[in-house]
Amino acid sequence: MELSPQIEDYLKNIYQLQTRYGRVPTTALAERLAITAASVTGMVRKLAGLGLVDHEPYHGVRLTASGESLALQIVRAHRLWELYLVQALEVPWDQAHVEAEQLEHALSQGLADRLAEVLGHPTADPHGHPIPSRNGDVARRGGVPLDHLPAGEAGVVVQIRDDTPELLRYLGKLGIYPGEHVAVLDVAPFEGPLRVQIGDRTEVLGRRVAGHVMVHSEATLHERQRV
Amino acid sequence: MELSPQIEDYLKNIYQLQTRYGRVPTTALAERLAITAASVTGMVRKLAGLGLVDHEPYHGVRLTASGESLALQIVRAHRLWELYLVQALEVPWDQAHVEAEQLEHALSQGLADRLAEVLGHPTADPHGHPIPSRNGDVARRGGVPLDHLPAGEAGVVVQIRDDTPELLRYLGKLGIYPGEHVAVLDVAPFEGPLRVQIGDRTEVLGRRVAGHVMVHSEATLHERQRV
DNA sequence: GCTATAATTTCGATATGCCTAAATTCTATA
DNA sequence: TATAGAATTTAGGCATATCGAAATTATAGC
Ligand SMILES: [Mn+2]
Ligand SMILES: [Mn+2]
Ligand SMILES: [Mn+2]
Ligand SMILES: [Mn+2]
Repeated sequence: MELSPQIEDYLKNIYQLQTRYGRVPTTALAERLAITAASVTGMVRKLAGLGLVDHEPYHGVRLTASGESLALQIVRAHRLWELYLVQALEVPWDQAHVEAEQLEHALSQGLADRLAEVLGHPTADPHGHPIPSRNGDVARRGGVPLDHLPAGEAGVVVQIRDDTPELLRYLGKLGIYPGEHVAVLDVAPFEGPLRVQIGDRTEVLGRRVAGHVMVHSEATLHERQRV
Repeated sequence: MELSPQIEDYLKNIYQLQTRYGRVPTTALAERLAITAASVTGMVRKLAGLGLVDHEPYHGVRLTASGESLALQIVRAHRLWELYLVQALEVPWDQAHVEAEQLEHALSQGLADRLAEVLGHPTADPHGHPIPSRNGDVARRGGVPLDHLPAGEAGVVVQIRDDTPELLRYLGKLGIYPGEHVAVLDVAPFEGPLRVQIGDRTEVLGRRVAGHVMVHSEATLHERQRV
């Protein structure tokens, strides 16, 4: 099935919204794609006709099995490109996303497999997001926002939202990457900034910034017990 | 100026036809793009409106200065991708063209420069076609079809048409690449096949095949004097 | 020069994707 | 449970890029 770049973007974004929120409302999709809700309704009806989504009028969409499997191929293409750009072409990690946004629509199956091969069949992109396998398996990488960690708790960065280049550049300067250890030393009162230990340095992070950094808390089990 | 992939393809193909034949007739373009002449007329009028081509109704088009400079960027993107795919990703040289046909529309200026850089600012793609520089300089590489060489004459392969994968695969097996030395041992009568020396081997090439291989004859000067 | 044929353009349609404005449906709160 | 406001869809349009069929223009051979 040969899909237009537009349809590919719809599928990819429905996928990303539904894994977080279940059924995807028209307006959520519209906002994400920066088009009007009316346009989304039209396209979504078409996608339903193609059997790629299940559209319950007035109650949002969700991908069908075949829609999801196509969506995963786009996500795979996007993240393979991001990693390839960063690793092989030394593109700064904050620029990878925009470039991949175009390249994802120009990657054949064969070339995707080739990229995966030279990258050693990676499972995560430069921002820590999981790369689906060729047959559509995705690792759930989870994590909680860094600003949800109480003072005194430590963790490992697992993923970082990649849609704000300036923020990524800033985090890069601070040495905050997926895989790095961080510890929250203390949190200023009234939703204030966090003092964070990164390697041997101490940095102060604003709430906004910390919210973009997802970590695996080393105390996750204790947390769960308390709840 | 942000151009649609379609417009990019028009510009690229006008460029390639006009360097060989001057003003490009509507039908020539139509055949090359595999669309109808009526469609070409419409698009060409639009391109003229954008100041990218000069359209003399009933007498074909040619690129304006700005149209040509844009066309050269697409050609550059295409050929950089081809070379990169073959050299860095070890894609077979007969598959590079189709992949590049898509990727050429998804290459930012910055990434093009990066590709050029890691490739060492190359001047030719895997098939021997010149890669325009960032500011649009192109080397003329010329050459004559191998089947135009008289028996006894030798030459160096300069370029090979890249639009027929099977033919490229065949030539690859014979060891015929840009840069290789070939010598025409003899030519069978009545437009017959050529016996050709390649390295230490002798091969028999049909006319069709030989016509796709452009060579720099080592006797070009003598040829010119005779004419 | 005239005319048949080929090349090219014009005309009327179609498909895709998008928009604005108006109508409909849903839902939360009173 | 009625209803105001929000979410969503419907209706009518527009731009792009394509097509087939008909009309026009160019040109080569007489
Ligand atoms: Mn991304
Ligand atoms: Mn990413
Ligand atoms: Mn090519
Ligand atoms: Mn080539």
